[in-house]
Amino acid sequence: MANIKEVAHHAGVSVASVSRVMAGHTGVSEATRQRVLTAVKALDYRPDLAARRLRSRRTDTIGLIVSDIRNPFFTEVSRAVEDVAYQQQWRVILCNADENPDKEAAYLDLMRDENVSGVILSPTLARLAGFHPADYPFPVVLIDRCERDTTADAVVLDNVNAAYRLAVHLIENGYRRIGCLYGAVSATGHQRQEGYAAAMAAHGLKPQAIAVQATIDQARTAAVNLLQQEPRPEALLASSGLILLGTTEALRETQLRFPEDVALAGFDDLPWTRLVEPAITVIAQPTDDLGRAAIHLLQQRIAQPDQAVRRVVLRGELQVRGSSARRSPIRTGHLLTTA
Amino acid sequence: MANIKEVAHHAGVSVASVSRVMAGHTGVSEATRQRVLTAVKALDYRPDLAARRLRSRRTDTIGLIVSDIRNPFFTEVSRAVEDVAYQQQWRVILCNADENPDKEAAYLDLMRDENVSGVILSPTLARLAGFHPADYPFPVVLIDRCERDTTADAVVLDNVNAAYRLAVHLIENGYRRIGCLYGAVSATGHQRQEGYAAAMAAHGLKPQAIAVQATIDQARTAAVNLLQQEPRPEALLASSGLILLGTTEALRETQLRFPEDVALAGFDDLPWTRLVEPAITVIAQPTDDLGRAAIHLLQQRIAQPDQAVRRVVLRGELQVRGSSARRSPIRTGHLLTTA
DNA sequence: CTGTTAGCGCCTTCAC
DNA sequence: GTGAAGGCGCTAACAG
Repeated sequence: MANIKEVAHHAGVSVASVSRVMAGHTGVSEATRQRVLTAVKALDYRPDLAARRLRSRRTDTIGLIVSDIRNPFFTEVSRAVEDVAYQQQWRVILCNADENPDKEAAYLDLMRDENVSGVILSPTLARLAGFHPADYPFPVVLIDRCERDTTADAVVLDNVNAAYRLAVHLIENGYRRIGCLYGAVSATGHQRQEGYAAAMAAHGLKPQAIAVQATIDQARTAAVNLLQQEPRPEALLASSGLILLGTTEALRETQLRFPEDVALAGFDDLPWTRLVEPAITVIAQPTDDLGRAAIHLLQQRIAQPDQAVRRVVLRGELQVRGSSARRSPIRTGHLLTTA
Repeated sequence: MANIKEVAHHAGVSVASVSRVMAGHTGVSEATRQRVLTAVKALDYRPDLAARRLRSRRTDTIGLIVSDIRNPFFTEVSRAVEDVAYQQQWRVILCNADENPDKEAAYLDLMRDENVSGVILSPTLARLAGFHPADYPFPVVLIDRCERDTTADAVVLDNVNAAYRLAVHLIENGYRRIGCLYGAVSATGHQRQEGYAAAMAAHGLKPQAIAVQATIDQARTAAVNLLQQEPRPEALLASSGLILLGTTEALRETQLRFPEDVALAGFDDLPWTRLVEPAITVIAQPTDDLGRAAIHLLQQRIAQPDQAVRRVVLRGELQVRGSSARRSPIRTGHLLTTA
């Protein structure tokens, strides 16, 4: 591979001119520009990124650390981030913490080694043990999961409110004993449980919330347990797509039908929720907007490190479907009326 | 951040010694080693990767270009690749071609700029227009999709055979008019269609294969069309998880039940295939093994660039479920017998 | 507008 | 076993 020196030689100019042309700087005569471009083409020259990064001390690379890449929610977000980044000539290093705080910490270290310009992170834990964004030499934007008092830019769903609306929807459709399965460790899980509990309290109902690990299998096991209790819950609310999937598996396993035996509602509008019969009532999350907002926030923070901390809160959309149909379907015409 | 010079100064040794210790070279006295390590810890020194890469001309980075990150199949594979890579201190740059050949080409270029050690690629097209692995300065391992005559290392499913077995299963369960929806552009789609056609031919049946774009929406539309033809197919075979999902949506849309009205079978053993009722018969793909095999192949190729081209063929596993139950359920006891 | 030059931080001969 | 020095390819002053 040709280097900048050879290109300069070939074009009959100095390396500085080549560098300037490659960087798109102004203040280069059109004549030189053309000679350089011709030489670049002739030699198939591509600037060496390692050298450029060493010299400029910039990587134009961001780290994206998601807590679980197999969770379709994060897949969608990753895609959005990646899409925007590459369009702007940025690189993305994707890391999957697998809901493991140690892995997460290791990746944050790695990001420091890589000298990334910034990191988008969905923390595995609610309270990040010893993690302070300020400890790292790069800005961090949190996504999806974030305590209210975090001092970092963040893009999150209105978790409490969304869960509140979802619970109220079930209550208004005639359900009273509503159980909630929520992610035990993430801030998101806690906030959604909170919204659920608030809705129950507001209607004088006793909440029954079970903390589970956010995996399909753990959720299924917990749901089966819950469903075998007496009296059985009349409805279940799941705080994430994976938990909802596990809960639905539990209903199959226990041969219970929804909504006749137990109503069902949850988070994440994934394709499969419309495939089961009846389809499942969910809060749809704007994954695309979330990803876009995160990278924009990060880029602005990189450009202006000292601007005020910002927090973007996106609204989840309630999608009412058959799994939460009125308990006593007196007026079916109202089945699709949102609460 | 401290650099190697400061560490050397702090430890009272030369930069060469620090470099040697950091690289784990032998031929350094224990005394020097300890002094260096102490200084490293004291200054929280971390070698600058850009400098190291510039100097050593190695990046210890691989590119992973998947054709569609939203396809759970690729998500799983990515996770496996990433897992193995990071354990061995390699970096992974994940790129999502979004089934767009232009994006794929752009990413391959990018990989060259990044000077990656190698690339794992699932090509978007069956016949890579103008793509020759030899054109790139790094080795390429193909995954999932690959023509038989490709001159690159590859890890693929036994697509023809798997589709053959799936079709035979349907035939043996009494279905005759079996339609096939297969991915139009990928080698995988073609190969699976081929296996299906062979099975049909072997049983004296007329194949009816429809090429579709490998997205949920396109598959649904095509399936609805197919289902409205007269006579209606008795069974449908979908060549990928996304196509299977779209096909299932089509059955919902047209109010047809499976297997009573139309039997159903496809590829990819995703959680949702067990949630719908009845569950769907599929070929399960060993995604984890596929990812692991790919990165191992790549690492061996990097270590020995001139070894013979290798091709790992993995076997898909037929999971028989209710969606393809015998047409005339005479002996229900045989429902779970694989063909 | 253009060229010369001094490093960015590290690895790696080559002497000692 | 250790240190001195050159250079990987590029950018950014600075001088002209």
